[in-house]
Amino acid sequence: MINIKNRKLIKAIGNHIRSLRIEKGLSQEQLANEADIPLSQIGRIERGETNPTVSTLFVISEALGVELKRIVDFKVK
Amino acid sequence: MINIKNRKLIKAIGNHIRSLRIEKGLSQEQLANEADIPLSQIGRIERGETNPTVSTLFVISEALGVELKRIVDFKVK
DNA sequence: CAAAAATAATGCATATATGCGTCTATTAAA
DNA sequence: TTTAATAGACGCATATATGCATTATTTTTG
Repeated sequence: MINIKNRKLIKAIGNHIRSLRIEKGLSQEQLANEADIPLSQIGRIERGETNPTVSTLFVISEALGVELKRIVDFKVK
Repeated sequence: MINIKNRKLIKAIGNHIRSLRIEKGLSQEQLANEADIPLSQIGRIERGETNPTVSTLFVISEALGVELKRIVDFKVK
């Protein structure tokens, strides 16, 4: 979480999740309900403020209807 | 971490990381050094005892020379 | 077999992800 | 502008991932 590379990583994941959510036409609240995690957690993840655990990413991926690997499918520079 | 599905997820990730590590001919200690994380953490992850953060998976993926998405590329039943 | 290497297991401290609630800010709709 | 919906931003408590050290166990190797 402290180094630049990982910050970029979690920022990228957050942005990616946000895109996917909007693409699916879901509000943060709807996604939070579907994934059964707090709304505030969705927000923190999308903003790249937290370094999510794989199980959190997994329930989000399920709620978004995409495979987990899609959530982390991008290049980190 | 508490429910069955997520236990299966982290078990699967652990097994997958172990396979990739052995495939690359690395010991846990070598992987730990490459990824710059404690040996004990590698062990816990491979055994599925901990729900790793995405940044931890990322440094492991780098150390293994595979893309992050490959680490989570499997079906969870 | 014995010795060495690798892995597992454990204890403990610390950092932080999560969960929950509340409030504010922003945006969109009317 | 007012209202409603959405997102952002907090504070705080708790659970747990991580980091580090050490010992035990298992596996490999000679």
